[in-house]
Amino acid sequence: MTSSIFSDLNDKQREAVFSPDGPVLVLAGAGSGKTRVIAYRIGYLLKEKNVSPYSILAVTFTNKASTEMKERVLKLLGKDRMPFLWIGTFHSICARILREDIEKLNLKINRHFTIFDKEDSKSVIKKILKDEKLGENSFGISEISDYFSLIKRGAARSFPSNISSLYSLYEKSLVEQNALDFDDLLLFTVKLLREVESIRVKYQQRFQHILVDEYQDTNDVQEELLTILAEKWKNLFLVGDEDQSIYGFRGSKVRHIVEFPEKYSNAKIIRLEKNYRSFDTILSSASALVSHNKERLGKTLWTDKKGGEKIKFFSGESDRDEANFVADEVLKLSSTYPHNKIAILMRTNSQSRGLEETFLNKGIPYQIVGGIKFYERKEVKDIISYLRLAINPYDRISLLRVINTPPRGIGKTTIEAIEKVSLEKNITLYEAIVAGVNKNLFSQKSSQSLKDFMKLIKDLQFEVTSSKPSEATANLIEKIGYINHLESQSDLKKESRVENIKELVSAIKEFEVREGGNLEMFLERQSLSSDQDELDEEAADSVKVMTIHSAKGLEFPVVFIVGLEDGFFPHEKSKMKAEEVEEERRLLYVGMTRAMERLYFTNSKTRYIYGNVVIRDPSPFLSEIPFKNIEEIKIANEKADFLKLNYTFEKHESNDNFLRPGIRVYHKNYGVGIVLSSEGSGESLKVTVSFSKFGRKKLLAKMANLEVM
DNA sequence: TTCTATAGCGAGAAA
DNA sequence: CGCTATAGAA
Repeated sequence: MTSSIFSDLNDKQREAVFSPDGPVLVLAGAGSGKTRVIAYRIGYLLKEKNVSPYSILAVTFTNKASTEMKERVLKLLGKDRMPFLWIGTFHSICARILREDIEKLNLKINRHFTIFDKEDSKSVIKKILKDEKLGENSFGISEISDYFSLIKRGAARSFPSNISSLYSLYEKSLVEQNALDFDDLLLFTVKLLREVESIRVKYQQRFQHILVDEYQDTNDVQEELLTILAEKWKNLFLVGDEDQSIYGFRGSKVRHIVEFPEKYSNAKIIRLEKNYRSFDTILSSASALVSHNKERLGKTLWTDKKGGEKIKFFSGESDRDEANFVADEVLKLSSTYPHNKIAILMRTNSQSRGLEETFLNKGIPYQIVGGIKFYERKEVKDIISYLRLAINPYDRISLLRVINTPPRGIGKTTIEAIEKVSLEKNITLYEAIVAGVNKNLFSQKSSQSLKDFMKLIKDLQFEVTSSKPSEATANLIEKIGYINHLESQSDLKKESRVENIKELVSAIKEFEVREGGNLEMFLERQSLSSDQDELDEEAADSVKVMTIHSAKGLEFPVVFIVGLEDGFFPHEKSKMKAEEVEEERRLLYVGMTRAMERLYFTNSKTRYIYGNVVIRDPSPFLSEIPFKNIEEIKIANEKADFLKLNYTFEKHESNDNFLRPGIRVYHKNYGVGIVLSSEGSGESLKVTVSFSKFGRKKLLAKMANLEVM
């Protein structure tokens, strides 16, 4: 019935790929070939069902995944029919729709809108707090920003009324700046489709087939978008795995998967349970772990790859000890596994610092993936802000960022004067600058600087349309003397900052050569780029260091999961809610299932946190993994006993009675507290202290330098 | 206006 | 411990 290109699929995969029209839900376990299933489904639709590429929409989770998907389909089909196929992330698809039609919403936002990232959004909020003189607000800026995101996702239960008044100011500010934040991209697209019939009909007609990867990480707004788009044809092909849902904090809901069959009564459901990635030891350990979750549909993954090595577990005395073990093990492995086959996965970005130091010391090349992204670096963002400004002159955040960077004599006083004029006359900052200069509202010196700055931006605006973006950017950097500016700083990182600036110009150049894109397209790509887009797979032979979130969808022959401690797995901030603990468990599951051949677990008994040594207990999740699958690694005369460590935890009466319960003590960072209990003795004496300002802490007496008061 | 020193605060994950 | 906001000097 079908051509041979589909012959390398298993029965279940074929069933999915060849499904008749209508809603299809593919419950695809880790490593079960789901990306391939989507690619082949597209191939099948195009080749066997003669569906036009113009009628297909495929949604992936990252840009990297969409590039890979395009390549796979390309291999199946050849080049000529590709240009019409829409493949992208939710955000990039929405941006594309909005760039075409947002003006139909009559919101005073035009198609040249800027996409604000989290940092930009926070700058807007900071500005509002300052203008409204709400500096003493009891909420942090991040907290407010998160509230706003909740509101936009329709998920804010209740929030303080003083915040709700800020929200409308925030919204107003974005509109005035012709800017959208990440949530707006989704929200405005839904709004556009809902409210403007002609556009809704246009896309509903067009997208006869919609395919979605990583469906378990879809939030309510994305779900609604899919519902609207698929309304006419109802050909939704969704692929997901509830056990890998790890973006609850971004609003994703496992519920969407569970409720899909109720929503579409004729939905076809297919399970892909054969895992092609990992050895059985790894797979069954991961399955055992996740089986402790209540909120799941349940799957039974299996593999042909029987056996395999046990998971190696190392427990260090300190975080440095842990990092040394990882580094030494990487070196030992290097005869069998090149560095780029190895990934170090962490719960939080801050854990990378210690690893970096150790790798640097031992001369192990590494690449940090994610964390502070290339485009989020201060110096890169400075230049990006100039470029944004050239495209969208209403973008105040960018204007304020660059108006005196590098310093050109436009200080705080002048900027405040400009803002005052802008506010009073209800005009843009530019108009305010012009008006102020004309009316001699600023000092002679400031006036001249402002005139020069205005000319600089005008020239740039012209240049980005008349010459190549990379050339315009290089010219700009030259003109403002940005390299000199960086080099004149007493900054330890100045060399890498200069490098980053050069890399930015190269990135723009590459974009214009490879994709023929203009500056506006580059900026959009840039603002929607994801962690994984920075992953440099083959180029450098380097160990990849990243969070588990960033590792989603990837696989590596060797995986180290570090910091398996209570407080990281589950994270301190998730411990209180059962559903969040389940998500933490899924997170570890995702981490484990990235491993193909070898898996390492490491943790440490003590760790520096804010520069203080803190005692750490092993992750409770460790005890949910079959003991027979774990091999404990001891080094030299270490006597860390896995069983004792995880299941009993010995308690001793204290013989160091100067720190006995009830004693008042002083700690240099935590202040005054009262000793509640102690365990161990001598070198390993640990005391639990209740600090009046910081709550209960367990400290290693040797390191804590407690003073008895 | 700009530069520098330091106090004070803080890091959960990310398009 | 590391970053950043801010105060104070130049």
